[in-house]
Amino acid sequence: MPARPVGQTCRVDVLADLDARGLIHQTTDRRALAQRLDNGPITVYCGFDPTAASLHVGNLMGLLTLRRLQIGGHRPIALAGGATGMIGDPSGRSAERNLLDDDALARNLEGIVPQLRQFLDFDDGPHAARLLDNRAWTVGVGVLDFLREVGKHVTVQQMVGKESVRNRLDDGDGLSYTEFSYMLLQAYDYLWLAENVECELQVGGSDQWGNIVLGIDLIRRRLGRAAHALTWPLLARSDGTKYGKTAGGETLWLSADDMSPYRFYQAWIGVDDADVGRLLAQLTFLDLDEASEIAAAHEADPGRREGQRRLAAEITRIVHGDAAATAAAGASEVLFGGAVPVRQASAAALAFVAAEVPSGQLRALGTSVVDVLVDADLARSRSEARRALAEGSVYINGERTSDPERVVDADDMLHGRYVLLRRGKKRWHAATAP
RNA sequence: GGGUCGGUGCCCGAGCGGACAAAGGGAGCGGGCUGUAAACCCGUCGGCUUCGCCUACGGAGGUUCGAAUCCUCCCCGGCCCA
Repeated sequence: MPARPVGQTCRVDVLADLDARGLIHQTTDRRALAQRLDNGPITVYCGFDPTAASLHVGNLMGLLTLRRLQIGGHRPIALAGGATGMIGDPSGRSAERNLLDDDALARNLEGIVPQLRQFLDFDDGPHAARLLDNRAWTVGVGVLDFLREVGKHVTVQQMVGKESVRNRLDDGDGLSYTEFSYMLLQAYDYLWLAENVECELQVGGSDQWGNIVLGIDLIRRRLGRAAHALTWPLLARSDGTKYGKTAGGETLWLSADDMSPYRFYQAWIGVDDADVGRLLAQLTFLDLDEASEIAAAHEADPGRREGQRRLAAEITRIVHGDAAATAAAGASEVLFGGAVPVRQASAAALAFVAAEVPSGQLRALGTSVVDVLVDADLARSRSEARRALAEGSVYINGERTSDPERVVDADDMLHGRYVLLRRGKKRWHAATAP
């Protein structure tokens, strides 16, 4: 759900905007690129390999960048890597990937394609986005033709020089010939797109630079044309660790099936103060002025967490839509706002919360807390549940409970229907009456 | 292929016949402080029918009242030689 009305475009200096948002890591000749962008609509692509059944925040950067370019009057192509996904990109990886089998690949593609559609405007018009799958122009190509038409134009020198390959070789992990060839396929994609749909710009994360540039070289040799590259810095925390994961190392999936909007929202609520300003600029469609205003206000009084709230609201809205974002924020308010004790929450508020938070059905009234905690996935074993109780980290309907003999029964069911369990500061579970 | 050193709980790493579910650190999980933060302090960190029992120290056997610790064979990794 694009934050801006679909179809709307405006002529702004996209490049300057991207730069100001901290979204440019490297570009090919900046002046030439700026000039080309200024000259009129350009076709730009970004690739997404179906490595999983859902995209994650790492991919969001690409989608948002394409969208920003589209808003800026250009034509985006979201490229699903039906072919490249069969090979596996060694970039940024220390170990060889496992090949995906056909079924997994098909499933992943099925999951990803609708997500790719969601962020761009595909309606007719001069700036309409396109969704392509590189399998379309790759399956039919024979090895011999490929070697003659692509391989011949790339030297091993060039390939071995790439950082992604270097890293693998130096680490001693090595890499297979298959993964080594990945960059050729990506270069071929760019060539194909340049030749057949006049694509002139490829964007990607900074780890894609080498692959993109190889494509540019190939295009120059085969077509005698110039092509451009633009990369953004990989999403990282202020402490340098990779983003795209929660503090616990959980991947931030874009699909609601893999990560509920509530959890997604919560992940952004937990962002470091130091990262708020940058993320507002990089991951939302807020005007830069507004983003920096929010960031400044946040810095003045970080305790209010206004920055995190706004960031979470915006990103959740972009990914899951208005309704889901509002619901996630609302549920968070009930659980963490502290305005109303859980026990006194209205039936409506509880129903609302229960819909957002992980939930399940109580196996029976009179079940011991220990079992309830395990069933609710708030403890991995009964031992852990007992420990949690002893540590004083378990709350039933907001009241700390430490008695392992305690049972959950009818008296605990708020409005006759729910019991709200909490483990630690922020793990909640709503259990419904059996 | 020969030699040698080693494989310990989520990770690193002590232990080298009983006092060992196994030191110490890290991660994780909690509690306190706080802002659903950072830092810091504290606790916890195999499982269970939890004052006790079961399963665990690469695998399989064996010695012993008793083994992570000793022996045999096997598997895997580092280094050296070929």
